[in-house]
Amino acid sequence: MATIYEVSKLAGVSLATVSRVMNNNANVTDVTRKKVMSAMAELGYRPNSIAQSLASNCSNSVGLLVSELSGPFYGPMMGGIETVFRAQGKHVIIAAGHSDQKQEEQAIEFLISRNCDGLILHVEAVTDEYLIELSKGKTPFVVLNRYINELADRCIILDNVHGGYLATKYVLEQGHKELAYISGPLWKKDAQDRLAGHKQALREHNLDFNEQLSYEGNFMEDSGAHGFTHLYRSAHNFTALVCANDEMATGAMASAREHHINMPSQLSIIGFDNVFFTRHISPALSTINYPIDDMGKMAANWILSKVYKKTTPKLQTLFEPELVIRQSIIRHQ
Amino acid sequence: MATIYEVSKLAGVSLATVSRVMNNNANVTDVTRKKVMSAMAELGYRPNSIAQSLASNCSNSVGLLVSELSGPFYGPMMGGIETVFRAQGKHVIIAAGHSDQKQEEQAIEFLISRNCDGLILHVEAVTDEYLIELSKGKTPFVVLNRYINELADRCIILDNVHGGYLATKYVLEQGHKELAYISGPLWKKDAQDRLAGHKQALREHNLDFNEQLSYEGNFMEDSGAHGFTHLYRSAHNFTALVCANDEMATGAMASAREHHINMPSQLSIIGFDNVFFTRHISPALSTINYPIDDMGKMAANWILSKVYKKTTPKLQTLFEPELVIRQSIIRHQ
DNA sequence: ACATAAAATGTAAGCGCTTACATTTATATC
DNA sequence: GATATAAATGTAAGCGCTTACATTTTATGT
Repeated sequence: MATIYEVSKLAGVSLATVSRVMNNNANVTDVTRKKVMSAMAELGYRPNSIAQSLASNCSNSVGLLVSELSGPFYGPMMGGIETVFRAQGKHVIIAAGHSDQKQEEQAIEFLISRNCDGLILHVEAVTDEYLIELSKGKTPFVVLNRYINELADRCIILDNVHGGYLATKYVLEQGHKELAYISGPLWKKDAQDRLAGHKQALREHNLDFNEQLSYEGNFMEDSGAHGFTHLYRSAHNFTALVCANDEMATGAMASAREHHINMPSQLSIIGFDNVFFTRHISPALSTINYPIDDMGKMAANWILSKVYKKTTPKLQTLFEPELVIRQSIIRHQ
Repeated sequence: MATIYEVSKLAGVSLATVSRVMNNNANVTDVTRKKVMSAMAELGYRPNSIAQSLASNCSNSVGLLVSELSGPFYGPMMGGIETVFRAQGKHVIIAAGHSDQKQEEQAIEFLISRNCDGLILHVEAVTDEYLIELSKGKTPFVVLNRYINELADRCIILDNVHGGYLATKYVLEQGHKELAYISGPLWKKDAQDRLAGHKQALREHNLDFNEQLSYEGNFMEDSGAHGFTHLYRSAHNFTALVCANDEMATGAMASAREHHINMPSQLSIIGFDNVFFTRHISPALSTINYPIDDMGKMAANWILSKVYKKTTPKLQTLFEPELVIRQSIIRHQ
């Protein structure tokens, strides 16, 4: 591999000049620039980015930590992020935390020791305190999908309360009066918020939230199935089921089907996230859209702006959910 | 950030010694090792991996190029790969090629200029010749899901012929005699192979492949829907539909439903890949399992073995598909 | 044409490590 | 205890760049 030195010799200029044309900042005559460029071309020169990083103290890489590399939620997020960065010549180093505190902390350590210029964190298990402490370090980071008061300006989140509200409001507007609810794990902020939105919608329709008609799941498919079974056993009389995410809605639907309940005629159901397979299941699941790809892009732009001082589209931290109407909810008279 | 120099001063030893304990290769007395270790701990020292890379000419990073970061197929693959690498302290730099020749080539360039020690390539648009040429360069790579004769030992593939055979054989064994087939784009090797397997199974059952009952799709959902409509219009008399992947099967099912065809009672259907949402759709889709996560892990192991000279589980390039029976195929008498 | 300021280029010192080689220290042999 | 040998440690060069500063060239004004 040719080095900058060989280029400079071939072009008959100094190292510094070659470096200058590479980073095309400084003032270089057109004629010398040409000379250098053609020398580069002739040698098939490619700058060694490691050396660049060491000398400039900037690795041009950003770390991305997600819970899982697979799954319907993270794919679009990563896609959005990669698109933004590659257009800017930054690369993304990826790690998975598996929703485990130890693993998440290790991954962050790993990414930092890899000299990432910035981090995009989608973490669930790590404590707020840890992140606040981390924010005092020298590696800037942005947090996706989690709100921490002290770090508010770097938390990119969805308005979950409003999303929860929209879902339930729609169900109520379709004439349902007896709603069951399967929540996420209530130690998670987003689960709390979605539930809060649900309650708010109920209140507006002068309905009370009924503990008997609710179940605390864990955002995974199985818990949706368990939740449905539990609710079905303890109280038959609900006509609609609101789930705090699509996975649990899917599980609930499977379970309902096992109980020979027809959907949507006997039971209406709504999810949350608008994960891509919601339109494949039948009946196609009505849900709340979570613009996770846009939020990923915004996170990338945040880094671009704060770390690399690039001008970017206006930064935004709060995103709005939207109702997606499909076939799983029908009018109840 | 503390440097190796400060550690060496605190520990009262030379740079080289500190380096030695870091790379714990050379012979260092236990007592000096202790001294160095505690100095490191005291300073909260973390090696600068960029400097390590420059000095050692090894970046400990491997490039991963996939078509898309999202989608049901790549997630598990990336997950498998990341798991293997992080356990070894290697990191993965990720890029997406979007099945576009230019973008794929650019991404490869990018990854190489990023000093990746090795590459895992899942490319579709780039030519065989390009890859053969690339193999003469100094960055080793392994190819996932694509077979190139000249590069046979570094192509990790599924036995698609056998997979196609298994799917059709199963359908035939269920008593179906009139099968329709929706293939992938036939310029792709895997699409050809799956079709070849299909034909082989037909032959064994003394049935002819009927051009009228086949349609060339493009592996995307829409083409499955178009395919079904086309087949349905031109020939009503098939009782089972074999699709070259799950996406197209899903599209075909949606289209069939629009034509008020009940599945599986009126039409049996089988897919290929065992993408995770196949069990969510109804009827749950019978399909052929594609162990893409294991294949990803194998690719990672290939790199570990060839590039980093680590001992790994035995390398394997050919993976076997397996029939996954669900509800979308019923017995035809 | 000459002094002066501005622009272009060159020089050389790092960035934080690894590693070949040199030197010192410990261990074994007689 | 002197010598040969092996083990531990130190010295210093260099990995391929960037960049402050020094120097040379060019443009500007009179």
